[in-house]
Amino acid sequence: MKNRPSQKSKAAARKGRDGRSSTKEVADGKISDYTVRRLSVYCHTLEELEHDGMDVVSSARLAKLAGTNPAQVRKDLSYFGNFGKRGSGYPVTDLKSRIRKILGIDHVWRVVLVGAGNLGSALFSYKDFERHGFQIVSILDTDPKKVGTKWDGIWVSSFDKCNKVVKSSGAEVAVLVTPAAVAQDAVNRLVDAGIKGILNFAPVKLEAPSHVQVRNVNITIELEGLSFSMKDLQEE
Amino acid sequence: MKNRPSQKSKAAARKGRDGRSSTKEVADGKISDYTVRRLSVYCHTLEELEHDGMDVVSSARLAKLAGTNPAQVRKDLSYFGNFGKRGSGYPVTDLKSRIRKILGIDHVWRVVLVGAGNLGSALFSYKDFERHGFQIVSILDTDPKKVGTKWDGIWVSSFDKCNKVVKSSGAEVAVLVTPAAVAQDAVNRLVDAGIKGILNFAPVKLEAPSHVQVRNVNITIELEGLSFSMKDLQEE
DNA sequence: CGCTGTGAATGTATTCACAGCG
DNA sequence: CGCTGTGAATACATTCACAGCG
Repeated sequence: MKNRPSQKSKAAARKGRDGRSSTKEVADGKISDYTVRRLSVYCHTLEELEHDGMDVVSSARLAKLAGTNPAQVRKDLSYFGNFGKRGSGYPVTDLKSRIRKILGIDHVWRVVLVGAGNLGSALFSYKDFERHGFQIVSILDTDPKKVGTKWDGIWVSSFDKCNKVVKSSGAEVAVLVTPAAVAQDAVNRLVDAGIKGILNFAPVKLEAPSHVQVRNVNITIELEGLSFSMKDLQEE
Repeated sequence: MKNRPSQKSKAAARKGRDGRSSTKEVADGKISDYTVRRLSVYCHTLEELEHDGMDVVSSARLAKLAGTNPAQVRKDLSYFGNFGKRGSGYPVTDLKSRIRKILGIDHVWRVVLVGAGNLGSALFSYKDFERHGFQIVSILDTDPKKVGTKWDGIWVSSFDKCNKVVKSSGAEVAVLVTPAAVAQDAVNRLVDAGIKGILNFAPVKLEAPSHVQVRNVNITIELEGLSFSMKDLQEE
């Protein structure tokens, strides 16, 4: 939640690679996390529209499918450039690529999976990641029974070799699915090894230097939020 | 994200169960999702403080541990009552119970796990839920190879028997971990069976009647958000 | 005093409404 | 015309700052 401090974005050097500097593709100000999340949703929606053979989509239609409203769609997109055509709408395939570029998923991120337990195994076999630009290139665990086994062509390495494995596999992102008690330790080692971003599933607040991005997923918090809204409703 | 429409809360019938109507425990206005998420974090923090033998905590200390600021802590809590003592702070154990009550986790929610695949199995064995008031009481899947097996004492039942299983197990909440293609179908059946809340891991926008709460967890969106902030940083 | 509880002030996000282009 | 792009208006969330109680 309180991932806002990381949201600096600093009006990144924007002179345009060429002379014209026409479409920006990088926002001039700070972009909120809300906007970024919606961009993800637009991207997935556009993939479906593309699959259905649609060429063009209006903000109204995209909003409907993505679960928001037309003004929000136009505003979100306008932070990054003028992608639409007045009178008709947005070109589906083009907009999708532009959003992928904005999100930074126009290239593959190499991912190290840290923790080969139940959840790690589930995430590993969740092939949707790969389709979206995240490729698991190495797996680390401390359990000697797991180390040395091979998952779909990828060796599970000992966490002791963290530094070596991260560097040789070229991983930039870590998906952290260790027990809470060892999570901070693992983070320290991953940071030393040069990891640039961490998706954390352990239910602890992690400390990391500001050049390393951390994002948390906490399923218990989601369930508790659901509980609150259910309780809420029952009392009306 | 756009789970806001469900956030009505309607100044719930607040006359006080008894005459005095002293501490509210239910807010008079709408409570934002942000506040609810922070309450979860406070709750987890308080559990740790309690475990460490702390009796009382100030908003400053709680804020530090929970990753926010003192004014936010006081404001969040003040929506629901006056739980603190001026000059000293908040009583740890008492505040924890009150927050649990606010979140609706002062009693056990019975959960049906829908989908016995990899992720389902990971969530099943994630014992943290149980500690936080969510007990898996039944498991459904369509795969004949899984149906009829027993997980730690709980039978995996055929999804065909959804209605019967949900009712006989008394499940009120569903954790949905089916493939995206069948998720909406499953939701329809679950709603018919009387489910009141759904935690959805399938990457699709689900339709459900307004008396059924739906909350989404989409790991791809989290990774894409991480990608955005990493890209962002590299360009500075 | 110290720390809570809370109106008032500020900062952000969303929505409106319309000018302007294809 | 229809739909985008965007300043201006509104709604919402956070932070300030201080009165008031233990």
